Amino acid sequence: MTFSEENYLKAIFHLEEDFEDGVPTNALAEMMQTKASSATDMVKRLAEKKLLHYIPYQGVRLTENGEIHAIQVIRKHRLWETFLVEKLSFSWDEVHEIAEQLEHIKSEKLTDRLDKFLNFPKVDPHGDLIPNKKGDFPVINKVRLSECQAGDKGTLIGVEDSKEFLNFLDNQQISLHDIIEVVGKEEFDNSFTIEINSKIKTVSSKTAESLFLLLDVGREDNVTK
Amino acid sequence: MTFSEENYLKAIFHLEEDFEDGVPTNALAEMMQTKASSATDMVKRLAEKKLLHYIPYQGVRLTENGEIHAIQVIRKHRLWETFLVEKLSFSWDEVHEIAEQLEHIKSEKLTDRLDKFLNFPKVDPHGDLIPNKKGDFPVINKVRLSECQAGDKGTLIGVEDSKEFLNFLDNQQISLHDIIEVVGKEEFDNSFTIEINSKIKTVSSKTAESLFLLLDVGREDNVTK
DNA sequence: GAAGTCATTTAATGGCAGTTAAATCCATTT
DNA sequence: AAATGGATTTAACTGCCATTAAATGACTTC
Repeated sequence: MTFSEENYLKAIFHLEEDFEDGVPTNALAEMMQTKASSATDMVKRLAEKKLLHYIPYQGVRLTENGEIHAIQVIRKHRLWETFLVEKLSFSWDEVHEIAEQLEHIKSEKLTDRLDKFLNFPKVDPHGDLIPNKKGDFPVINKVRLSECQAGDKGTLIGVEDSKEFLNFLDNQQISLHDIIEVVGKEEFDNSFTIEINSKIKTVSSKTAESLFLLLDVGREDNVTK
Repeated sequence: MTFSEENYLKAIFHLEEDFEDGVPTNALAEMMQTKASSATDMVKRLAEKKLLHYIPYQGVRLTENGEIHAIQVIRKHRLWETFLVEKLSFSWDEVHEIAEQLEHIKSEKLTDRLDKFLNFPKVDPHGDLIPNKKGDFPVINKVRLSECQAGDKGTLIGVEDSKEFLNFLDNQQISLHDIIEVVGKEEFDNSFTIEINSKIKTVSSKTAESLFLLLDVGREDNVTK
């Protein structure tokens, strides 16, 4: 499996969320930053390898096998991102590009060892779910701060990505894994008052929408497809 | 720079030790596990990119620039090997193949961060020297145990690679970074008596030739090309 | 110095992944 | 039912990296 093939599988996997009855060539080409003709070509190759179903003019759909491959690439991507942030002190906005390369390293043992080294994380630094070895995505209580009620308490597990926002968080001394308790919500402007690191802070509605919390209550350790 | 180009540069760098006045196409092809014609082709491409000097029928020689690239690939390879052994508990014989992939990841920042994370190691798990960011190889007192005298004391920094030998070391409870003091040498069969982990052991001449020590005495912290 | 041998290069070809340009399909409009 | 327009596919070509087969160069040997 080439890098390019893996990248197409990953793209199709993500696009299937939006295109439930077949991912169109054009959408695929756009996501891959290439031309529709290139996408058609690749899709034919992947179809021959039984990694996806392809009916001309009707888009593509991953096969069971294709999905397994796609999920494993996503797993590796998210584990490496976690590694880069947690162990090598990268900031959240720097890791994507590097993880795009690392996700193609072929060694199941490496992936598993990395997973263990990181203590089997369930979410990456962007708050995206990390599938386990079997390909199951964890079920966790992940919500945007903006959706919380007064009294809710949780851990900051992810943020919306943008250099400006990350900079802002840095200035505000808000970091990944900080424990946040919702003190109150201001109905007037949807701003939130939170307690974080034993300090009381107020964050705007826009900020609240960009922070992902893992809620403490009702936590389940189940996983599902 | 493609993976393949980087691999050729690395191979040429290593071969220049043996072929000081030009690396022959055939030697290069053999190291790359490919055909001479493929090597010629690649060599032409690399010559066009000014990474090496190529005179038909007279072999190749890296340019300054080519050498810099080759050394950086070697640096990454050895840092990743160190990471795999020290952090992910891989054994010495498993890491080469994975490092062959990781060495091509493009991010200077990643390499530097990894270096720091590993505490700027000077040797990899095989005892090979790790060049620094500038491309200088460290100067250290690295010797085979077989070349030591009674009274010498040092740290086990590398071993000759083979599954059998690594297995043997495991059984003998000899590990990387163990401190070894030479108690005596038996002239009869060139076996060595050593103190390791507060225990006295005798190792055969063959074993002594396969263990690399970093001697404690006369250590220099200089680096050189 | 001609012949032979080995190393090396050139030429032709194939797979992968992209491009542009032309052709084709599908759905809608008239 | 024909025409139009957008999405999609096909065709022809390029670069990278390998292959095999043929040609050529360099050196030894007689």
